[in-house]
Formats: sequence, structure tokens, C-alpha cells
Amino acid sequence: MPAITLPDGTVRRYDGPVTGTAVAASIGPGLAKAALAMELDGRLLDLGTEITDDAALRFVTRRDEAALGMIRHDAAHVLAEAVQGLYPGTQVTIGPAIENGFYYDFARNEPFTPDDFPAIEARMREIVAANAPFQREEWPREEAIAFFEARGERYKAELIRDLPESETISIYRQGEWLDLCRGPHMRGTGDVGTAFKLMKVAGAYWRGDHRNPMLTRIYGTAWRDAKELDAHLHQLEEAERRDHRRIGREMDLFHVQEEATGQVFWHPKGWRLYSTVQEYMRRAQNRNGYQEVRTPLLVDRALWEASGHWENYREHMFVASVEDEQERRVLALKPMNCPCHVQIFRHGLRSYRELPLRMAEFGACHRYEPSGALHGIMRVRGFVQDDAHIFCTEAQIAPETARFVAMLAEVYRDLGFDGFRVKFADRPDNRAGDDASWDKSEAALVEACRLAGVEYELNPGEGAFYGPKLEFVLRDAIGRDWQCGTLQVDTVLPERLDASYVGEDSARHRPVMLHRAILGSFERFLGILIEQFAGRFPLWLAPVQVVVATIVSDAEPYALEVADALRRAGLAVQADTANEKINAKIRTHSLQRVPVILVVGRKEAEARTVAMRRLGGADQELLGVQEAVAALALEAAAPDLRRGTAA
RNA sequence: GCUGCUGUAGCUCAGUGGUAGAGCACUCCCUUGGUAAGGGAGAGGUCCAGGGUUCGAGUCCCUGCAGCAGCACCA
Repeated sequence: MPAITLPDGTVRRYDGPVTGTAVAASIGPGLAKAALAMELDGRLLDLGTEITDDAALRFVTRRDEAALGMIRHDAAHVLAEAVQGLYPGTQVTIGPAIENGFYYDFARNEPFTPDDFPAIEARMREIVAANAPFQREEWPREEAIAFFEARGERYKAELIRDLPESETISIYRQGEWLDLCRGPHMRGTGDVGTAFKLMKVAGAYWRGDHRNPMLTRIYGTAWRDAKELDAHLHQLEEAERRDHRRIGREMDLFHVQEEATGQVFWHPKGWRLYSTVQEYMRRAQNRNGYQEVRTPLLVDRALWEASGHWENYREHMFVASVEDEQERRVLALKPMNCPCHVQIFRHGLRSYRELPLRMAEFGACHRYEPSGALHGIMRVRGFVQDDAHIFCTEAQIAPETARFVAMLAEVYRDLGFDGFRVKFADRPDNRAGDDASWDKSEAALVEACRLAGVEYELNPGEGAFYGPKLEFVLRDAIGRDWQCGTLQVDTVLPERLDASYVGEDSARHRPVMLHRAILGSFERFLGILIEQFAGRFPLWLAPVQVVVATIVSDAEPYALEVADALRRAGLAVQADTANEKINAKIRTHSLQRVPVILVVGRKEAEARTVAMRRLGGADQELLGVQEAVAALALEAAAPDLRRGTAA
């Protein structure tokens, strides 16, 4: 006699076990038509599942957020059926729903290409139109293995073999086709709808392990209706329009070339942007009690052996060797700054009175990243970290964490980001240090988060090899997430490199090292910043802040005078006195995303005024020269400096 | 690193085994104009590199390099 509680609180009683389909039908024909699946005591289930006990029930309809995942998962099944129908001999493996869509991994000797998509999509639409019901069956394990092996589906057979004994082997049929699947599914293939599209084809390792064979993955996107699909496709276009590689080229910020793969040639405008951010960061660090240092790029391998990097990351380090009659020395370009900072800390006796000691460096690091990892200026082999190490006592971990999070929040806000999330990455499989010290450092970091009021989600097993870390994830203007900041608790490196200080008790103690960065690397962060603003930077960050454009050549001397006044006020200004019409000049500099154009013609030259036009705006403002210079100089000040002058 | 795709002028891209193309950008000339493209002329090429097939290769094949997408990696 199940009693079923609906979301509005009403309770319906049934004489015996009843399916979700029957419950929906007993409530009303509208719901019977709309219900795709159900949530029973919070568990998403097929409508066909029998309800035997008292439970809270909620029906999932197409409008429900939960429907999206089901549409995508079902679409993956439809894709698999379509592919096996069109390309016999292709083995199926797995096909989950993912953010924005789904994929399915196939094993086939021939690769798929996007040219195959129209045929596959057409077949998928036929399958959807046929609306075969999804039918769940439970099979004995051995039977299932034998079935898939007989069909040559060795990946499926392997999956079943590796399922825990306790797991029920469930099979979902859709018409003639079937697949091993945990479920749940909607009523039938028709519920997938038509708002899907195959997107790309790519290789992917079987079970995500690079030692396994590579499968062919087909990605698709799927939505509840055509409007959502269009919005998603539009968002992808927007992301492409903002691509930092494209904007970097269009605005002449930087380039990369074969002779220095994975390293950036910063052009004058790009370097101005870089410098503006670096100067801002330097001021932020100074305000927050950091001492800036500079350490060598090329360091003897002995130090990397001592730190453990040689053992763990040798193949990802750039190694240099020198030879003379006496000896051969092997050095490596530093892949990180920490061991060098420890050398400064170790130089001379340190007192507890000096702690916490915050040592910062804009540290140029080099890592031989795998070729496939390189991406524009976001993932490179030569980069500069806004790195710092805080040498402190265990008791200082919490207050230093709080202080760091406050600094990071201010920096992100100043640089134009609304908010960030925090992830807590705990001990990885491959790690240094014993479990007791991991217990201690993880507990310390948890406590620090509590004291600092930091809420986080867990990112299990993703810590650094020497300690747990907090990861700070930015969300950009079009909703993409970027991990930039980090704070890591390290008790291993001070031990390995023998860092110590003299305590109040006049005995030697090990400091804790907090590794921390806010931007991560300048290269990556500037790439993110470019995409965040789509190249339309606020005035203080813009690499060219003002263009003074003439209408007639008679205004040229005046235009140069105005540009000079702006330059002396510290603004990045260009004069455009070219033999072009003002329309063309406006267009050129607007495409270059220059925030302010000052137009000067005969009238302005005579009245000593400028006509100021903002990027994207249609109207203009007539100002006196001095007035314009003063206003722009004020507006172009970095946010921290503006707060300073306002205070 | 792995799978697939791509590499032609500064940029975006055409190019059928038979003399290397367009638009934009660039230079010069005309034009002196009022807020997103004025007109004309000119210059610009190791067709990624090396090897092979062929009477003949930008085009076909092989190797390498680089880029793109994804996977794996990311101290």
C-alpha cells in the first residue's frame, strides 16, 4: 500500500506496487503526457519503475532542469544506434551526458570525420521520429558478458566484467537496438527531441588512460528546444569572437612562432597591458607586506634533486649543460621558484620574529609542456608567475590564509571579475611526505578556511605532491571558469631543503611554506583578461587609451599638441593625422577597440577644444583641452590608485 | 605525448598534376573631409621544411616541424 507524497504535499495511496506512468495517469492526462521521468525520494528513475513503498515523488517534465541531462544521455544512445546502423563493425563503449551536451566513444578502424555528421544526424532524426520506447531489462552478468562478446563488443564485455558483483546489470532497449546502461532514461527516443547537433570528432583514450587504445569520440550538443540550442551555438560564436589568439593578432598585442614554441613575443601594445597589470600587482603585494625578490633562471641540478623536482618532473624540465676542461655541469631552467626562495630564506639565521615572511617574485619559469597541451598564451612553456612563498608557523597558516583570500578578492574585483569559487584539493596518490604530516596540513588548511569564512567544494586527490591546496576559480563574462589563484600548504620542501628559524625557545624550528599565486601566470591571466573584456578594456588597462584624430590637415599641429599634453599626463596616446576621412579613422580605431577618440577639426583647433567619442558610443562630448586631459588622466588611474587619491 | 584535421602574401582565404590568385592591410598619387570603409595606381610569394613519385608537384606519397580540436598531462 504505497503512500506517495507529491511536491504540493498531497498524499496519494495505491493498493499495490504502481509505476510512475500509472501514478501520472491517475493524476491527470496533462501530466501523463508531460512526465518524462520521476524523482523518487531524490533519486532520478524511469517512469516504468514500480513504486512499492511510501515515498516522495516528483515528476520530471521537459521544463525541468533535470530533463536536460536525460535528453543528453538519451541522445548519446540515439547517436550510438545511428552509428552502428550506418557503420557496421563499430564497437560501442560509453556515452555520457556532459555539460552542454553528450558524447559517445566508438572503437572503429576508420576514423569518423565531420563529413559523416549529416548522415549520422539524419539517421538520429529517424530514430527520434520512430519514438521507440526505452525498455529496461535486468540480465544475469554472465549472460550479458556472453551476449556482448558474441557480438564482438569487447569493450562492453570488459565494462560488465569490471562492474562490482553487487551491481545489477541493466540493459536498455530502444527498438531493435540495445545498450548496457545504468539508466535512467526517458519514455522513448522521441523525447530526445530535435534540438541537437553533432559538434566535433576527437580521439579519447579508453577509460581516460593514456596507456589504453584511443577511441573515436563524437561530441554533440542537445537542448530542450531549438531556442536553447540556438542560444548555445550563439554563445560558442561569442567565445570564438573573444578568442585571445584572434584578439591578440587583431590588436597587435603579441605573437608566437616556431623558433620559440610555447613562448610569447610581446609586442609594444601587449607589453603595455602586461606591464600595467604587473605594476598593479606589485603595488598590491607591497600593500600586503610582501618583499619582492629576484632569483636565477638557471640553477644546478643538485638543487632540483634536493627539492624532489628532478625525480618527479625531470622530463618536463629544460636542461642546459656547460663543459670546460675541469668539469661538466648540468643545470635546469627553473620550472618553479620555491626552491630558490628557500635559498634566500636559508641565507643567514632566521628568527621567529621575522615570521610570517612573505617573499614574492615575478618569477620567469620554463616547463617543457607536452606539445598537445600548448594553447595560445594560455598554456605555454615559458611564463611568469606572480609567485610568493609565505614562511610561517603552523599557528599563522589560518590568519595568512585569511589575509591572502582578502587580497585575492580585491585583485580579482579590480581586474574586472565579479566573483570566484574555491576548491579544496587534497592528497594525491603520488605524493611526498607521510600520512601524519598530510593529516596535519590538510587539517590546518580546513581550519584556515573556516576562520577565513571561505566556502569550498572538494576536489579530491588533486593536491600538489607536497601538500593540499586551495584553487581559486574565476568565472568570466560569458560564464566560463578559469582556475587562476592557488594557495598550497607545504611542510615537505622546508624539510627537504632544510629551512629553519630560531624560535622563542632559542631552538631550531621548521617553518611551514605557503605557496600562493593570484594570477597564476601572467601569460594565462592576460589571455583570460583579453577574453573577459573581448579586447574592450577599461581605460586603465587599455594598451592605447586615446587616439587624437584630425578631420583636416590644418588641424595637425593642434592634434599633435593635444596628444603631447595627454602623453605628458601619462596616457597612452596616438595621433592619427593620416590622409583619410574621419569616418575611416573612427572605424579603424573602433575596430582596434581604442576606448577614447578625440576628434579635432578646424573648429576645435580654433576654440582649443576636443570632441570626445567613447568606444561603441554614437554621441560626442565637446571639452576644453585641459579639462579633457584632467578627466582622462583621472579615469585612467588604476583602481587601487584611485582609491588612494579618493581617500 | 596520442587521435584526427590543417599549413599558399602581414591578415582572411580561393587555387582541376601544366606560367601564383582575390579581398582587406601596406606604399604612392588625387582628394581636405565633421563621427564605423572617398577614388586611382603600385609593391608584396622559399606555396611550412626535407625526401619521394612524375616529362612536370602549391596540388599525389613519406618523414619532420608548427598550428587547430579533443584526450592525456599541468609541480
